[in-house]
Amino acid sequence: MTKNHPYLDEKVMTIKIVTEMTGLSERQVRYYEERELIFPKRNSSGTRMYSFSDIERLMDIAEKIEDGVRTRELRKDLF
Amino acid sequence: MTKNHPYLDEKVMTIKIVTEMTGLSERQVRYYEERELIFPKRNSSGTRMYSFSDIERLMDIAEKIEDGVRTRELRKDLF
DNA sequence: CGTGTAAGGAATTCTGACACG
DNA sequence: CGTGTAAGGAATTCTGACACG
Repeated sequence: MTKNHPYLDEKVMTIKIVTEMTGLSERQVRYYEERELIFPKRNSSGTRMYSFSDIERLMDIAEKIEDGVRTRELRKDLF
Repeated sequence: MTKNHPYLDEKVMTIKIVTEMTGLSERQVRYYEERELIFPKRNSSGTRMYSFSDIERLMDIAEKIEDGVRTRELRKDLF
């Protein structure tokens, strides 16, 4: 799954475009970060910046959550 | 030069990240659009959204301008 | 636990214009 | 011609909190 993709990991999107692309709410996106499931960067002003990888990961997370999986469990799977 | 690249043409970045990635000023980026050299999309609020392709094109434009080429000439080369 | 919302402040973006040349 | 800037408004993002459960 590790594609050799130049722009995939560049953190260039603000949360708004992320919610539009994933269909999730800002609240959900920030919460998944709080649960350490995604790791956006912060620009000089503190605004969260996301990559296309983050978008993909968010959609994956959302699907799992819908299936009843808890964030704690998803966090574990990172290791 | 037409790479088969999934995220290359997605208009997902605001002008701020564009200026950071290209080193250009907002004024320059907007002016090149006025001269019809780049074509960002607008989100529902009117904010300009750019793609990685736009970033590459902007750097190319900037280089030409520095070399003394006029925007009028660059515009012509699009056809 | 996961998500919605109101609250207030800080940072972003936009347009049209004046400036220099 | 190409770019800087001040001006004012509109939209964005952030945090911490209360709510439900």
